[in-house]
Amino acid sequence: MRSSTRPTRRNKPLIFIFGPTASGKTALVERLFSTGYQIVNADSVQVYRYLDIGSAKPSSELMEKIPHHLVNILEPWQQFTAGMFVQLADEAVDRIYSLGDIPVLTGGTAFYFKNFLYGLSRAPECDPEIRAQVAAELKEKGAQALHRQLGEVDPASAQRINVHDTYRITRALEVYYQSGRPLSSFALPSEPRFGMKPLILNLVRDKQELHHRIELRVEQMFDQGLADEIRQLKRMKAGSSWPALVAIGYSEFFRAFDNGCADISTIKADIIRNTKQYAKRQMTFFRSFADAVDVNPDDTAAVEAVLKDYLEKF
RNA sequence: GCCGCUUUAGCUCAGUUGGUAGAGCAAAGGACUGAAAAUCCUUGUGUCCCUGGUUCGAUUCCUGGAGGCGGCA
Repeated sequence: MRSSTRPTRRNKPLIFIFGPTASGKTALVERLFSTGYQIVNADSVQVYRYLDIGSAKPSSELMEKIPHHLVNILEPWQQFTAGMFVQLADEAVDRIYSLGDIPVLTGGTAFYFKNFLYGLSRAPECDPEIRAQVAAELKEKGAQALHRQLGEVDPASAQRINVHDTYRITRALEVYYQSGRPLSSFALPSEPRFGMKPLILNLVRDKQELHHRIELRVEQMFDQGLADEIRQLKRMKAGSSWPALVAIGYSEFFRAFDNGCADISTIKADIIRNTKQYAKRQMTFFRSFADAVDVNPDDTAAVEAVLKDYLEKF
């Protein structure tokens, strides 16, 4: 069992910093941490090289000041996954402990935090060949038929997954084809791994204010040369099929290219709208983290107090 | 100035052979078993431009007016 080969983390400090896009995670990290801390990126887009401006990657100055892990580790045509995140984050956290430092997981991908804390189910990971096969089947027979098919081999999952949710139907069928077992038979862990008891900080902002910050940030991205970044990606023969480019701030451009019409003000408005919708989804997801401490990201002193209180236990 | 088309949910538009209306997008809320910045679910009371008329009843038909678009001048 993997958990037995990993040392306990019961008595080690661990910090999670979560907040929706543009809530001010990076700025808070900059104010709060220096020597003795190392950052582990928990953002599904910042792992990619070349996606700097659109993903609001931390500046190279900040990354020189505090070591950052899991940033710029993948090419934009490669697929990153929650499984890779858990594995690489585990390695990074172990390394950080071995150096006597404190790991700080920061990012906006709530799904990664969840999988890191509780662990993945033991269902097999994605096999691209089988996924392609299911995708072909989906195209041929339609979502209804595949959902019915899933109902025969895995009634529990079919009940849980909506008929139109082809993303999850595909995954569930793929697990069945690969393992011969229904996805629902792989139990979902409900306790944190390795005795982890992280301090979970949830950056909360008033919605109006967050929306305003999102608008400002998107304007800033354009000012900083988002269009140039896109141009550079195009020079690399990037297209909408590259996994990294489903990201907000990129997909809008490549979709426009696919449609043959790229009106910059429409693209900008789309990016702002999509970012707001994403922020909402992030907050909804994160509400399921029971032990999170809501903090005001502008109130550094208050956050420091919470941090100090937590660290005193070690 | 004349002729034609048009005015319905925040936006783009359906529709009602006359019985007060519905899609997409937006918005709000929610879910989330190895693609998660992804994917999916739920939620629709709006002077149906105004005015008068016909009618048991008008957003729907008719008169007049206003706005928009196009054509001819």
